Formats: sequence, C-alpha cells, structure tokens
Amino acid sequence: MEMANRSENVKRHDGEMRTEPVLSEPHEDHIPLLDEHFQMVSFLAKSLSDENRLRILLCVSSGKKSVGGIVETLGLSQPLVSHHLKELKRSLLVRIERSGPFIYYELSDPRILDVVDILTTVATDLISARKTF
Amino acid sequence: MEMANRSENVKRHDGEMRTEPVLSEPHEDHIPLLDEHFQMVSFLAKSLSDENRLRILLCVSSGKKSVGGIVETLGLSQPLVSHHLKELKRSLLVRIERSGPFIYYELSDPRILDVVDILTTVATDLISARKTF
DNA sequence: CAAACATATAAATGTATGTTTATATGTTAT
DNA sequence: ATAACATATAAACATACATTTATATGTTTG
Repeated sequence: MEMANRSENVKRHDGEMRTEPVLSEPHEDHIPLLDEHFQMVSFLAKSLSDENRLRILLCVSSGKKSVGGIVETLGLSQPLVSHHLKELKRSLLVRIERSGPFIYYELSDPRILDVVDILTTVATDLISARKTF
Repeated sequence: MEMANRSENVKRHDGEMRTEPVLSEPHEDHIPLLDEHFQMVSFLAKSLSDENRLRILLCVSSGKKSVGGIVETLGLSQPLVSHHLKELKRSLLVRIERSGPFIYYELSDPRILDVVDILTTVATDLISARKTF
C-alpha cells in the first residue's frame, strides 16, 4: 500500500464506507498526556468550574484569609463558603492553617492564577471574535 | 484611629467579637478580575471539567477531526461524542467545518493547551508535595 | 462552667449533567 | 429514489452538585 496520499479507511461491518482525507497542522510542543493526567486535569478544572468557588479561591489568593473574612468579602453564606472550601481542600488547591478559633485558608499554588488569567483572555478573545461574524 | 497595626473589626449584632490580625504577602501581578470574568472563566473551566470532554478536546487539538474519527480514536459512543462536541461548540472552544457528510471539529484556541499543561504540572506537584508529609 | 463566637457538618432539596438507547436529519452513491 | 453512511437530536435515567436551613463541634473569655 502506498503512503503518498494517506487516507483513513474505517472498517464497517456492512457494505461500503466513505473515504476521509487526513491532514495535520500541529501546534507548539506540549506535555504528552497520559490517562491519569486527564483525570487530574479535569478534577482541577472542576474546582474552578463554579463561580462562587472560583471567587473564594481568588479571595484567598492574596494571602491567608479566615472563613469569616471570606464570607464578609464575598457576601456568601458561611455554610456555603465552608462547603466550597472543603472541596478546594479536597483538590489540594488551598493550604490550611489554624490559629485560635480562626481557620485560615490560602491558595496553595499561584500558578492557578496563571490559569485563570489565560482563561480570562481566551474567553474575552473568543467572544469578541464571535461578534466579528 | 491609628493605621500602624491594622486589624479588622467585624461588627456583630450581639455582644463582643474576636479580633483577627491582617497580613498580606502578594503574588505576581495578574489581571484584575471583574464580575463578568468569573462567569466566563468558570464556564470555560466547566468545559474542561469532564474527563471525556477533555479527551475529545485534546483529540481535536492537533488538527481537524471528524466525529467518526474521534469516536474511533477514543472508543466512546457516537452520541456521547456528538453531545460533548455540542457543549464544546457552545463554549466556543471548537471550530467547525463541514465537508460532504463529514463534520470536522478543531480546537479553536491553542492557549487551552497551555492551561492543560499548567494544570497537569500543578496537579502532579500538589500530589507529590502531599506525599512528602 | 456558661455565654458568645468561629467554623464544620448533616439533612433536605432542586437542578444540572453525563450517559445510554433509540430515532431523526442530512449526504453521497448507485 | 433507495440504500448506506455520517452526524445530530430526543427521551429517559441516574447521579452529581450547589444551596439553604438547621445543628453540632470547638475555642475563647468572663
């Protein structure tokens, strides 16, 4: 079989099949993704996928903050904030520190802010590009 | 009132209150986040928050791919793939192109790959840091 | 110890979402 | 037009999840 003009032939149990051309125009180099990585990434992304949880995460990105501080800053209910903090703890995105009756939470990895930045600009660009048409 | 040693005094409707010290140790500079940004970011993050959907997105990150191609590559059902592609379209993360009976999908913004890269390394680091203790 | 505060947890609930099964729409070739 | 293929859509379902209300746990102060 010739390799000159490659094409994928998908075997089907019945009758004929259509021929589909194959091109590729690669992007920059990126980390080769293993199966476990998809789990991890989607799990972290899920932590960022709720608006309130994201607000909370960014609220503790500038340094330690108590639960009450977060509650007051964001105007969310205390149990809701606690619940989301528990999730953020589960995903290891926050560092926890106890001091007296107060419990302080803090963003554990600043690179999350880079992610948020990129997503913000991408979203902005996608939306404005959409309006162009 | 003195500014020397700042402290937050949270007013409560009843009795006394506790005093909580205020420190801050800022990170690098980042985009100032407006209210609308949280919506957009969390929305995009939600698109990355499902393992199969993420697989699909990365599957079309190396160039146009037909639905059937994705189905075969990932071993997912065709309706499931179509459903996730619809979501990815809704979030503007894929570009669509029709050619005959085939419909080709492609990642619309390569910066999403940067996000995935960062999340991968962050996740790896967080997990390995966790094992240290 | 009792009262007041800080935070966590539990129960309950409505809603969103991922997946499957089945069917419809649309396209190409005979 | 009919058959075969590619993809989309709809229905149905189970599960996950965000939120509220209510209560428990733990800490400090008087």
